[in-house]
This record gives sequence, C-alpha cells and structure tokens, in this order.
Amino acid sequence: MRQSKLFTKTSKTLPKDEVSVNSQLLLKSGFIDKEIAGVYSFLPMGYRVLDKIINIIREEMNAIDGQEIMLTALQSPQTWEPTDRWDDSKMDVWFKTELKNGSKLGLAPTHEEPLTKLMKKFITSYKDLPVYAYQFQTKFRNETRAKSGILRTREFIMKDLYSFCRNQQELDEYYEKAKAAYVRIFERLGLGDITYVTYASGGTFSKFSHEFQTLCEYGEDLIYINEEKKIAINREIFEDEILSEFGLTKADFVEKKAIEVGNIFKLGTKFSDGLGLQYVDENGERKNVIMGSYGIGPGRVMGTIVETHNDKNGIIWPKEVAPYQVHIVSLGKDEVVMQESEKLYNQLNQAGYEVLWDDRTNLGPGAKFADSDLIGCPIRITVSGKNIEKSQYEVKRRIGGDAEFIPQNDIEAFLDNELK
RNA sequence: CGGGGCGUGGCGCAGUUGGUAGCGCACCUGGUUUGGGACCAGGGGGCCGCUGGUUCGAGUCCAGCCGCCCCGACCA
Repeated sequence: MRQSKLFTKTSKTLPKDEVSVNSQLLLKSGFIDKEIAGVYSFLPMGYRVLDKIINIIREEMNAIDGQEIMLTALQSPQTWEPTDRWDDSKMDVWFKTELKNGSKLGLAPTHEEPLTKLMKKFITSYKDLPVYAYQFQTKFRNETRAKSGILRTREFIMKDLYSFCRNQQELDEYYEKAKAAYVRIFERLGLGDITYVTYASGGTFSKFSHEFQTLCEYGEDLIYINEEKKIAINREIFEDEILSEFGLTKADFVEKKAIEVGNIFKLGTKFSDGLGLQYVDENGERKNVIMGSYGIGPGRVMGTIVETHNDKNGIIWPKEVAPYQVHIVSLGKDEVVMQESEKLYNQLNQAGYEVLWDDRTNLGPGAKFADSDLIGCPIRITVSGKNIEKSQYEVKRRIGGDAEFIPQNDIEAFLDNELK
C-alpha cells in the first residue's frame, strides 16, 4: 500500500478526555473512528488488523471441526420467549425495534436461541451429532455505560461457536479441545505470555466455566493467579472452599487486573430443553442435545493488544496481526530515492510480504518516523540517499534496539528470518 | 442509573464586565527546506450542540433537552 493513497491520516492531537490507551492510539493513528459512544468504525489499517485476528481465530475453529455460518442480527420475540430471554428484566441489554406493521424485533445480543432453533431443522438422530457451528457476527448490547475505547462497546463482532453433543462425555472432550484451541489462538495473537485460563463460575451444568484473561492494568476484571501451578481464579469464585480443591489457599495467589478476551461455557440442556432440541438415540429414546458455547471478541482482542503492546511513540503490533509486516520509509523526494524505494516495494510485494510504503514527498523525516512508530509495523526499512550509495538498507525493529544495516541483496533473507 | 467534567472551522483549543468569533494543526497557492512532527508569504473554511427565554444586542446570562469523557453500580 502506498501511504500517499491511504485516505486516513494520523493526527497530532486528541480530545483531552479520551483516556484509554487503546482509543488514544487507534484514533490518533486513524485505525478506527468513533460514531457514537461505544460504536466504532474500523478504517483501512484497523480493519486489516481486525481481519487478521479474525482469520487466526477462524483457522483454529476450523481445526476443531467448526462449520462457519452467519446468523441474523434481527430477531423475533418468538425465538426468545421459550427461554424467557425476550423479557428486558432477564436480558437487560436488548435493543428493540419494530416492523412497519407493528411486529416486535430485537437486535441479537447473543445467539444461543436462534442457533438452537435452527438446529431443530437438521438434528433428529444421534447420527446427526455432534455438530459444531460458529460465526463472526455483529452483536448489539445496550450497555448502560460503554467505556474504555473498543474494550466495551455496544456494537461488536463476536466469534461465537456452539457445540451440540449427544452426552456429557462428548461435550467434556470437545470442551477440552476448544480450550486448547483458545490457548493456541492467544499464543498466535501475541498474547500467550500474559493470558491465563481462568476458572469462573459454571452455572447449573458444570462446576466451572473458563475465561481467558489477559493481564493488563487497565482491565476491569480482577483475577488471582498462582504462577507455580499456572492457575488463575476469577474474583467471583475466589473462596477458600474452592481453592482447597486445588490444594491451595488464598495466600498462594496474587491479585491482578485483567481483560476478559474469551469465555467458554458448558450450557448443558438449558437451551435445548427450553427450545425442544432433541434427538433419538440408538435405543429409540428421545434426549436433549447437550450444548456448549465458546466466545471471543476480536475487537476487544485488538484493543487488548494495543493496551499491552505500546510505548510512548505508539503501537507495537505483534507480527501476526500487524496491518503490514514491513514499513518502507523513503526520506526526501530525490528521484533516485523514490526509484530505489519503488524497486524494493515491488520486490517485497512479489516475495509475499505485506508492505506499507511511505512514499509521501511533502513530509520531513521527523514526521515520517513519528508516523511509522505510531502505526507500529514490526519492521521499518529506511531508504535514503546515503544508504543507497552503500547499497544497503537501514532496518529497525519497532520493538526496539538499534538500527541495522543490511546489504541490499540480503534483505529478503533478513525478513524471512524476522517474520516467518 | 447515581456523581463529576466537557460541547466554539475537519482536529486540538482560547474567547475578559454581554458589543464585528480568534489561535495552533490540517487544507489551498507560490517559494525555500529534508535523518526524529521544517520555514516564509498569501488564501479558503463557522446554524459557537439543540430549543426556548432575558436584552437594543447572547459564544458569553437563565431554563429545558441532546451528546461526549471519566468514576461508581451493572456486565449470560
């Protein structure tokens, strides 16, 4: 991408009341735009990051036999009344509206009911199970208070996978596979070191659910971690009685703030019972399907990455999710510099790298370096007259350290080593 | 939903006792400049959040409403 063609611009200033690091950096760099409180648009660079996060999640969901679908955001009360979740006192985040003819509609805050209802059309026998379906879909939640940039919003994309199993054992096995998939996802997203599988309350059908909590001072959750056993416990179940099951006491844990980036939950028969999703087993008996749900919010993940990967100059994207892997910065407007830059740009594109080229000729070096740091691509290559004379490229990692000078012929080998 | 702060060109802000609405950034034109947010000269751009009130006259005073941020409560 030629930066001169990018319609977004970086900004030097921000509203003084915009406090969260993720909103500051993402707004300043032109990755996102705020429409209203808790409602954000993703602009070209931000959407590239979001898309990369989504694709990593998609690959891991496919790897555990997830079948991707796309359910509807518009929902009818009939779908939700059987489980009593159309009632605003039971589900208090509904956005509700109506058709011209007066029929009530709601914007889906989650999708257990519609998918369970859908599955009634396809699941009748034990031979139809298990089934795992997931989607990346916009959820609408009328939060009383949106806050923290893109960490708590009223409209957001969620990956939600739902499992449909014959029995508890099948669910338990799949649940463990999903948990392992989630661990891989957060590793690939660059959050592995600071993300903890956290025990949380489980509801009617299992003792625990699991949250994926990323350590962050700006997080709104409190968790308790034991590094030795790699165990983390959510605040709501941090009690002596529960800790004793792990052979631990409160003194063995350290309190940390964290952001909940994922959540997996055994639903049991709560929804299949409510909506009548049953199958006939080998003996001809009708049984409720056993369900589970598995959620991640890609937008919140993006905000969490920014909160945990930045310095005073801007964002430091992990290589897996950076909008571009390489940022070529051309200094000056010499014909030679521009020609050499374009040659490198074409070469790296052909080699399969994602390249942002700052080809703008109306800015000084300071402005370009500041923009480059703010945008936060992993590798910056500076092309200037003095480097061209020496047939070398000047390469700097966004994560830090001094610039290195790489002979022009070795640049692809260098990048292979850094990025592959 | 309770408390606090704030709404003025695209963005960030100033605006005194009520009296022609300003500055910086960005933008346009011309010129100089180019290794960490350059400079000079000229130029364009405003329902001052909305509605009503007081007044000869309101960005400024009063009332109501709307919106934004933060803290708290809430967050299958």
